Amino acid sequence: MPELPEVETIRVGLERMLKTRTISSIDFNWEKSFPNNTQDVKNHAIGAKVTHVKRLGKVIIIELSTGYSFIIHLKMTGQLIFAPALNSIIHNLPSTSNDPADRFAGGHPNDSLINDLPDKSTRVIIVFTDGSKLFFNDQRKFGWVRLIANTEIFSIDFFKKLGPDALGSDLNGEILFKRMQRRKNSPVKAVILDQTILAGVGNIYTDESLWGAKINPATPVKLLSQKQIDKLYKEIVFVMKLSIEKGGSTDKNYVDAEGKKGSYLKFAKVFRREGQECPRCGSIIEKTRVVGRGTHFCPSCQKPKEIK
DNA sequence: CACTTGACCTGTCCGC
DNA sequence: TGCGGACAGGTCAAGT
Repeated sequence: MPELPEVETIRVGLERMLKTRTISSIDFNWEKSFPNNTQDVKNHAIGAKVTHVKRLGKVIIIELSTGYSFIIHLKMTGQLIFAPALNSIIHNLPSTSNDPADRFAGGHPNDSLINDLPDKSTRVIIVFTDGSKLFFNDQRKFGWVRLIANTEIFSIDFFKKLGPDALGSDLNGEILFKRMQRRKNSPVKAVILDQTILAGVGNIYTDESLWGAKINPATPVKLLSQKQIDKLYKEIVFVMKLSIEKGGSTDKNYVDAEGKKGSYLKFAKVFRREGQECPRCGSIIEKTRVVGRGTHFCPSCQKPKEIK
């Protein structure tokens, strides 16, 4: 569920909350959620300061002063929630410092959520020296956190094969068209979801951008022109930026680093709107399955293209 | 290599 | 009310 806009929203929050904090300990209770051993943690994370928080596609990268980084993939249900030190909540005092956590003085916007942490879906807890904590929650255990040397990040298969970021300045319609030709027989939806072609777009924004470009999700790539891909690329950028503005999409699980939900789905044109009218032409939006995914489209303005 | 399917998981919802 | 099954969808491994 977290796609590029959700991950970017989390990244911005973490950058503000974590920068310059120092790690004092790490707890985890599910091996696959954090495969590193205690020696790695002791040598490369404990005592380290957070220097930057970056993003590549759907992955969060928390860089440390030791030259190592936490690489975090939220997959379907992962959450990264920052909980300020207890005393910044209890002391109901006006803020005098520059610590962003102090804006929670007098009550965090989502106290109830934060106060309930850790809960049964908490997999990893990163504790900072001031008592604040970062919780990695993941109901379905698909996501993971790994501690890895910056010099080795691109030796991981996932990053080696990752395509250009959907919002990266190194991408344009022409490059996207060329990359997509590698899978010319596949439905366009499958190819947009393929992170090795283009990084960051998931199910929600694929449906939304295909609607914007008036392309049927099942259309084989080989039937699409450069002009259509130019339009599709523009739509991808448009829906991603709009969603970042709205704080992302909250279906069930997603919250940002401060526990807040996103509102993009209120603005969605087709996603989860089967049975409703298409905002462009008034036809009834349908839901089908394409490459095993729930797929929403307007049968009238996204007509299937005939193979001639 | 291109492409498809099943596995990884848990919570929720639907029909009986 | 309980119970089985389908579904949610990001990625990898294994299949054709």
